[in-house]
Amino acid sequence: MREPTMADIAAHVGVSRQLVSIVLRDMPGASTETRRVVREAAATLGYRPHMGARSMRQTKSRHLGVTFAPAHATESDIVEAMYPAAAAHGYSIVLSAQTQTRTTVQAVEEVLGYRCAGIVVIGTELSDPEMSAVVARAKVPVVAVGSGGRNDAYDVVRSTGDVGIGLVVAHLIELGHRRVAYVHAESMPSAELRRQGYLGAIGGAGLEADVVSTPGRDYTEEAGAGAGRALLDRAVLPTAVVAGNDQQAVGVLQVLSRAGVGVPSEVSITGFDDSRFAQLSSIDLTTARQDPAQMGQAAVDAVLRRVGRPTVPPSVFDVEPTLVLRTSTAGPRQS
Amino acid sequence: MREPTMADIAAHVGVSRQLVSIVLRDMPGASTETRRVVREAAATLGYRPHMGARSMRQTKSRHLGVTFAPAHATESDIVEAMYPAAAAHGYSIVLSAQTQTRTTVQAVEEVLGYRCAGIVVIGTELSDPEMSAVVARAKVPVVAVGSGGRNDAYDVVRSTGDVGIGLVVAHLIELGHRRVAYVHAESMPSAELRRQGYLGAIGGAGLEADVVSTPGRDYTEEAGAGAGRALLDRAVLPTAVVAGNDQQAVGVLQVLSRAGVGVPSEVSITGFDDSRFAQLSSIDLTTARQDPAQMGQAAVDAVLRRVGRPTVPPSVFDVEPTLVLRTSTAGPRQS
DNA sequence: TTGTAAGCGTTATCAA
DNA sequence: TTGATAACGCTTACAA
Repeated sequence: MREPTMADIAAHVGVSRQLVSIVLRDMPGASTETRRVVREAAATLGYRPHMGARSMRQTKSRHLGVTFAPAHATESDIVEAMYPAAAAHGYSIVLSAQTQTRTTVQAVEEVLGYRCAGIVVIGTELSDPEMSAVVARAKVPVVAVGSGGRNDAYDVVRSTGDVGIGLVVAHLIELGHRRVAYVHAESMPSAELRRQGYLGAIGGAGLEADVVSTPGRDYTEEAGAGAGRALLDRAVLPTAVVAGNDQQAVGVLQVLSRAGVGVPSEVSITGFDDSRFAQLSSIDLTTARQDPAQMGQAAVDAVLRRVGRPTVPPSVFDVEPTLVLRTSTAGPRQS
Repeated sequence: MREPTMADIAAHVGVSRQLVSIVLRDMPGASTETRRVVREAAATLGYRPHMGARSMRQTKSRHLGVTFAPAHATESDIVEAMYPAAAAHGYSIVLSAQTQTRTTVQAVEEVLGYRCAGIVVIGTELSDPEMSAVVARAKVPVVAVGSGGRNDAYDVVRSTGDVGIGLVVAHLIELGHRRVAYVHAESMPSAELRRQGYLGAIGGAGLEADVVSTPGRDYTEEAGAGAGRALLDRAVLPTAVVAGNDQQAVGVLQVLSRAGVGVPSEVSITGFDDSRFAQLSSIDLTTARQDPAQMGQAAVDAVLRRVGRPTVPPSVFDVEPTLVLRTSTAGPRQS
């Protein structure tokens, strides 16, 4: 029992294959009656277009390749937002996961195998030169979502991490904090911009910077917990801790809470992302919100802007985070 | 600047296209020297196989279609586990997301368009007749992961929700609880089995069942919060609440905590899944753990067992949850 | 409005 | 070990 083809429909109806193709793609060149009959036959035979054959013959692809890490909830949210955004322009999406055993490069190579018109790489761990190397092989426009700076190889859609962290730090300073530490995830490309936002805001207020690095780890609770333990080893705690993302913040929060340090009574803690963790009322984290829907839409817009236009240079699209005030921050302890 | 094809490599090296194909697929029939030269040319030209052309010509597909909901973290974890499992058998994975604007049926149709050898549908909202209808159109083996019962249309890989909830209820009864409520998500197919596990365990202990339904909602914190409010409206609270999953449990937990009800001092709460929420030390939920890696592996095994063997009947593969004891449960309040 | 012919990049079959 | 030829299902250009 073979899958039915256009030829089967044509034979069934008594017209040529090409006419079936015209009808099924809604192209001009077939009578209303023919359309009706062909469509009916397609339905009764259970016809389904063969993507392989289609992509082979079509001059311009109508597919967008998207790579993402399923383990990262934020990236899944961005993916979800991209579906309607792409569909609005008549594009469909080919997904490829980057996992513990699959690098960004492998994921990109896979979608390239489907001859996508453009590629969106979400939250990669790749450095700029590595990304540029990937792009050179791609021959189609590439958009990096999450991190990166202006360059002439690929578009970047990012939230302005510096602005977001700046908002958070300004909020803490306004509350009266003077000793504000920052938890820095060295291995994450997007962390650098956030760190700069911290340094700028702290320096602008004439305060002393205090960066706690978590080398070799990344945006995880474990990294935050490590930073929390490092802070507890000190003679005196800062009055506020700015984490690079929500998960780190949760890790810091848990370590400090378990050690009997009151949050926010003794130490205020902030995150970045406004992930599901931050929204839990038992955590209720003050944070800088990134809107995944906005990022997804921006990514689709960015890649389609350059599809089929090799002369258009890549650009940077900034999405501004917004400050979300919750109960993990308060004025500094009186001591 | 066209993408290079096998013909380009053949011309570059001075051999036939077919030989290039043989070399690139590691098939017998080419000399060592030819292989070396062809591979080298492929690398320098930046050759990448054309999936469309390949899938059109190949008699047997080497692709597995997988549909999942990115919004559901557990499903993403299962997807992640499937990559290495599939790769071990030489299969690669074609992903398709079910989102708020994209049904399971659409997602399945899409992967079918890529002529996959088999399909894995993770955590669908489809009923059994709906799934059977999908399978009838598919013509390749289909595996449903998460819910479903024995049937002759598709395989089912599920965690034994009844066993898992049974473990949880038995634990509560052993702690001394006598009034144990259950939060039931009517709209989720997998919830029914869990409910039966509750009813069985409660009935077996000679206790009275107390099912709180959350009609029209599903496995969300909001559903749990609604159930929590319903409980608070009562004259007397149960001493333990068994939620259908972790997210519901978190919702119940938050509503009760905010109302000043101590957990676990006054009410014990349990979940199902052992998701990231359950593992947060501020939530620290007693729950029944489903191992996503095990589910993913089982799904791949199940679908490959029937690929190319139309006579093998579908089956049910049970993955047993395990009880994870944390601090959201304790003996009942003395009153 | 409809049909004809060609070809996309690959694999499969068979002959050299 | 290698090469010629056909075919997969579809789209495109053009002729009827």
